[in-house]
Amino acid sequence: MTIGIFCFYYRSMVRKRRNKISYSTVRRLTLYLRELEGLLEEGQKTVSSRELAAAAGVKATQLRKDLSFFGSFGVRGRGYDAEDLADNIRRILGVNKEWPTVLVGAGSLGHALAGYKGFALHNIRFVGVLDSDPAKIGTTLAGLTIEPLERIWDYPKEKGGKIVVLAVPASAAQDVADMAIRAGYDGIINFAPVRLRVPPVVALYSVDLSMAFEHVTFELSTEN
Amino acid sequence: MTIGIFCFYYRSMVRKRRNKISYSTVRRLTLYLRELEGLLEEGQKTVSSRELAAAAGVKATQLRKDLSFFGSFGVRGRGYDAEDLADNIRRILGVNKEWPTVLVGAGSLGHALAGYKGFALHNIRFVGVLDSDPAKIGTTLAGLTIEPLERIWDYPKEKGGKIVVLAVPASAAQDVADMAIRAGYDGIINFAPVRLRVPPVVALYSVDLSMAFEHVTFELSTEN
DNA sequence: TTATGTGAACCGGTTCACAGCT
DNA sequence: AGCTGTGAACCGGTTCACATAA
Repeated sequence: MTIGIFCFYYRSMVRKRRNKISYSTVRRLTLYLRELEGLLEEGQKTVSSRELAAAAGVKATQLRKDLSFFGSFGVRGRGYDAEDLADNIRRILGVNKEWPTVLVGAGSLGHALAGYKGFALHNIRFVGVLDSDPAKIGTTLAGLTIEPLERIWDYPKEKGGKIVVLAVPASAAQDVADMAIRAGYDGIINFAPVRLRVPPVVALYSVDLSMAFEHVTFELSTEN
Repeated sequence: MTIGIFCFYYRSMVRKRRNKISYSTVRRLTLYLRELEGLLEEGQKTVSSRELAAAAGVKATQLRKDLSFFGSFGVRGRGYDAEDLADNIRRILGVNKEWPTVLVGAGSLGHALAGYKGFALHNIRFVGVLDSDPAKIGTTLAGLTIEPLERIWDYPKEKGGKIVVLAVPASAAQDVADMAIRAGYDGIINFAPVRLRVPPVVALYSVDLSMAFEHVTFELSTEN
C-alpha cells in the first residue's frame, strides 16, 4: 500500500519532470527547505504558504505553484504539516537518499568544503578525498586519508561514488571532469572558475565564487 | 573629450539601469568577461558575437542584446575589439575599480576565500581579516594579521572598507551583517547558509554551497 | 471562513527579423 | 557581403482569480 502510493507520486513526479521544471523552481525549493528546517527547529508544526513564502522572500502563489508541479502536499483551509512538507521537498530534491561523494583537491577550498556544516545536513557524505600533490597524500582531511588522484577510477565501483566535487585549480578542472565522466560518476560540482564542457548525461553545477563579487560591484557601481 | 564621452556612457548606463537590468544579464556579463579573458590570453585581438556567445554557451543575439543595455561596443561588419570589450564589461560590472574588502571569519572557509585566485584578478583586495575567536587574533592569513571582530567598525573610515565577506557560522551571520550595515559598508557577500534580512540600500549576494548539491541531486533523482 | 491547487492572464526576458554601418 | 544593434514577436515563468476542500 505504502509502496503503491510512493510509486504513484514517484511516477507522477517523473512524468511531470518531462515538462521541464525550471532552474528557478529548484532554487526556490532549496530555499523553502532551508526555511522549513529553521521553523522545525523552533518547534513549529504547521505552516501556511503565506508564512513560508514570506520567510523565503517569494509570493505565496509562487510557492504553491512550485509545489504543484510535484503533487499536492497541503490541506485546504489548514496549511502544510511542516515535517511532512520538508520530507516531500527532500524527496523531490533527492536529498533524502545518501550520495557518496568524492572530493578532488585538498587545498584550502577542499578543506573548507570538507568542513562545511551544511553538507552532512543534506545527506552529502564524502567517501574519499583525492589530490595530485604527493606531499598531501597520506595525510588526513575530515577523517579521511588523502589518496592519489588516480583513485578516482575506483570509487564508482568500490564505494558507489556518484558525485565528484572539483576543488582544483582552473587549469586542471576540465581534465579531472573528463576522468570523472569516463569513470562513471553521474554528477559534477565544480568550484573552479572555468566553464566545463560535459556531455548532457552528467549533471553539472558550477559555482564561481568571484561571480558573487561581480554582482555586488555591479550593484554598487550603478548608483552614484 | 574623453571625459565627455565617458560621462555620456556613464549617464546613459545609469539611466538605462533605472529600467532594471536583470539578474541573468549580469550573470552572463560575468561569463562573457571570463571567456574574453581566456581569448585575450591566447592572443586573440578581435571577436564576433557569434564566437564569444558560443564560448559562453548562449545565443549571439542574447549577447548583443545584453550589451545593448549599456551602449554599443562593436563595429558593424567587423565585430568587437577583444581588449576594448573586456574593458567595457569590467567597467559595467565595476571591477575596473578596487573594492577594499573586509573578510569576517578566519575558519576554513575564510582561508579558502583568502587564497582564492580569482579574486585578485577581479580587483577584490582584502584589506582586513577579522574573527571573534581570541585564539586566532594576531595570527596571519594571506599576509594580513587577524584582528578582533570589533575592528569592523573602523575599516569604512580608516581604509575605505566598502564590502564585507561573511565566512562565519550561520548563527552569527545576521548579527555581523547588522554591524556591517551600521558601520557603513555598501555591500555584503554572505557564505553562511541563511537568508539575511538587510535594508535595500546595501547590495547583498548570498552564496549557499549546499544549493549546488541540491541542484545536482535533483537532476539525478528524476532520471531513473 | 480559511487556505490550497490550478487554469488563465500577464509580463518580462529571449529570440527573431531586419535595419544600419563598415 | 558581413556583423552589429534593436524594435517586435514570442515564449516561459510569475501572478491572478477562483474553484475546491476542510
